[in-house]
Amino acid sequence: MNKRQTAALETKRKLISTALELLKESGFDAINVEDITKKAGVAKGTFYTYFKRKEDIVLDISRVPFGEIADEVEKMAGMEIITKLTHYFHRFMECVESCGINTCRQWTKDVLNPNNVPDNKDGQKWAYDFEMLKGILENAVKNGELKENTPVELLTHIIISQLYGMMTCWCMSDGKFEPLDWTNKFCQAQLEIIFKPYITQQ
Amino acid sequence: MNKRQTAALETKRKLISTALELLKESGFDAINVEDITKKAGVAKGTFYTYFKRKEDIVLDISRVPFGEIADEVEKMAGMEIITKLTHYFHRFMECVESCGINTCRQWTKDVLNPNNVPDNKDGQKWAYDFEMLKGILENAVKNGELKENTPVELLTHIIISQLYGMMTCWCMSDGKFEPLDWTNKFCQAQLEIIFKPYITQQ
Amino acid sequence: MNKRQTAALETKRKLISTALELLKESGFDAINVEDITKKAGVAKGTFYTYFKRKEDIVLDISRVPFGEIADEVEKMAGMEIITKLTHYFHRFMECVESCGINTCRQWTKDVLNPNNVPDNKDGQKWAYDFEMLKGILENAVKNGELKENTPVELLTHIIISQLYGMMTCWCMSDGKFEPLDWTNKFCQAQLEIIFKPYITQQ
Amino acid sequence: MNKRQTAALETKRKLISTALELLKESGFDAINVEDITKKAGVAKGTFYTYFKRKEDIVLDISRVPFGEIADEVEKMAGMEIITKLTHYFHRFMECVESCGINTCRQWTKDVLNPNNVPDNKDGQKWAYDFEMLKGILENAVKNGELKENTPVELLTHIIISQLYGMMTCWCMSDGKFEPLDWTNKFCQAQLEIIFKPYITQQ
DNA sequence: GATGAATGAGCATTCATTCAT
DNA sequence: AATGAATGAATGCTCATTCAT
Repeated sequence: MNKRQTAALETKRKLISTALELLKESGFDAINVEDITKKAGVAKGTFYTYFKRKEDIVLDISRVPFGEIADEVEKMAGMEIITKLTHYFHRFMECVESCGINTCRQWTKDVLNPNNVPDNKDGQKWAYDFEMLKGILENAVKNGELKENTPVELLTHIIISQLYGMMTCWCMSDGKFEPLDWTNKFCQAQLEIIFKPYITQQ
Repeated sequence: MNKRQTAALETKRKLISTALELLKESGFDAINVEDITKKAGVAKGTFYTYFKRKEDIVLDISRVPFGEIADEVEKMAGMEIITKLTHYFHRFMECVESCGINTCRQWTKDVLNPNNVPDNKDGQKWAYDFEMLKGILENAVKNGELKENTPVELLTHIIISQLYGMMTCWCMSDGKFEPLDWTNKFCQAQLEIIFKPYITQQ
Repeated sequence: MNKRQTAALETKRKLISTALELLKESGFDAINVEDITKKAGVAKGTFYTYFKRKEDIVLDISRVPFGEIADEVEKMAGMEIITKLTHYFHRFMECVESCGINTCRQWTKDVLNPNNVPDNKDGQKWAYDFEMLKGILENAVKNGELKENTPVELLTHIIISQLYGMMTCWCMSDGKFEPLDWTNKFCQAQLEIIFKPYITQQ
Repeated sequence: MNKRQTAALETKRKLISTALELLKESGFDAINVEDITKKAGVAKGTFYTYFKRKEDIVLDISRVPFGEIADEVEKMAGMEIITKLTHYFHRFMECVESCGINTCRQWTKDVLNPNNVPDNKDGQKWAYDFEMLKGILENAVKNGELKENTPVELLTHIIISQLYGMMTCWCMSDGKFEPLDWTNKFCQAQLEIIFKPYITQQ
């Protein structure tokens, strides 16, 4: 990577982090491209060197924190399933909170709305989160920690819904409902109850 | 109520039902006030006789179907708590689906975003749904169906999150995740597990 | 005048005084007909029973206070010309101030702008004020107080300009220039100088 | 200044001169931004590259002609005070007339109305004109042409009022009162009378 | 790669005025 | 005389996007 490429990458990073900062303060619709570029210290046109459309930056915003989770999941290999999930949920919600309520609102909306984003791949974020969680459960079955007859698909759907529901309650209660807090409560109170029927006695 | 008042009410109703129709077809941002009024057969300005801002019509759209649930809950007095909740969730999600995926997306967004809606009362829809469900559980405690030590608040939060999560998965998977279907599966598979510890042996 | 006529007159008066109140607070463009009628406690349509166009109310607003001056001028018959003018100017500017800076701004603008007011009679207010002052000076010539060769027309123009200029300075300085105060100073310092060449030695 | 910057400046100039042309024909409210841009041969949005709000162009319109006066005043250094003032008033009113009656109306109104123009600096035009005239008189005192005890502040206020009054009579008489003409008459007939008490016998 | 002037479609909202009741 | 629902023209302003430099 030569100097120019490094500078370009740095410009892109600067744009993404600036956009995230602004998104935390106000809604996506309330931000315009000029706000982002001005704060990032580049010209308006530069934005379009890196992003085809204004919305394209939103997925990139969440890619960084959520990318870290994937790495961590690998390292959790030896943990018990409940601990693993508790950790995953906790980290997931930390990322959600770090992205801010407005970014969260945006996920549900336009970014994933195929009417607005022509080349959207069927709700990328949803599919990504779903597969990640499903993988964790499937591994547990393979490892013999969960019974063969565990309804992986069903549990994945229910748990993903739960997580997304926490996010949505946060958005709809306008911040009153604190998702990380309630996620932890959910893990403590419910996770064992839900998984008990499927955990093998080792 | 005289003739003029009746006509006015009818105009408002027409606007709401027309807006719902259009909202089912496309996103809220893709609809403009003129679309609504033209289809409703009134002048553009008439919209503003009934709604202060464009967004104001969204909450009114859902008020009718959700209003019906409240009535039904009363009639479910004699049912067992699991049956009652199953019925409530089923009806809730029917209403959600009947409002369409775009209306659902809008709930998470501007309507409840206080930056956009100055006189928004702390996420009306969330508070309304929360209280409705909490009331059902509290009644069950009073009736002796659920134990005194049932963590009503916790369960209400968890279940509301679950419902909202179904909605959100629907939006984020762009319709692939069918919320009514998965709600029913959730009720069948999980409700008993979740409530078992708190149901009294009568 | 029967009861109905009295009530109608009262309604009109109420509208005028309410409009004046509102005009003192904000500019004419910032007020709408509904503001006036709502505050006056009548329906929007009622406004149009008394005024053909929104602007029509502005001239009526000033008609009452300025009407009083005309009456007073008659009573000043015996005074010396300088005293008379000083009194007239003082009263004139009192009326101007009582109408408020925004009403004053409006006089210069739309009300007298024939593009906006089709049946405007060539600047009614200007003509009215001009004739009033000219009459005072002509009388003084008739009475022998001012010489026959007094350039009545010229002096009238100059003095009217002075008065209107005080108004305009008020508007353009956004209230910093106090017209009544400066009018008084003008009378004390300049009136005698201006009229000295034309006053007869009696 | 490179080519692009030159082109940009030219665009701004074109907008200002076009706006002035249109303002001479009709009132400010009767003109819309599209009228200006269409006639200037640029896109609607380009207007907003140079002016934040529609009204902002009005002050710029008068900046050019009045700017010239400032330069001329310097060159009048050697003249007698009466000649100097006569010249100044003449040029002032020429500028006023060249800006047109509608621009003149607008000065009294929105441009200087702080309700409409948030960053208005206390009636810029008034302050600017006032300081210019005061400077002329102060210089005359310094030069010994006017006595030390000349009430500079008072005379400045009175004369500025007179000039503004001429403008206002023009507006309120809807063009019947010709300001340049009457300004000249005022200078011939009154200026000597007003200043006589303060001019030193050299 | 970076710039920033130019574009122009797009739209919510206002509000004076009308008129059937 | 009073009402107030309905009207619909009118427009300032935004802003994503382009492209010549």
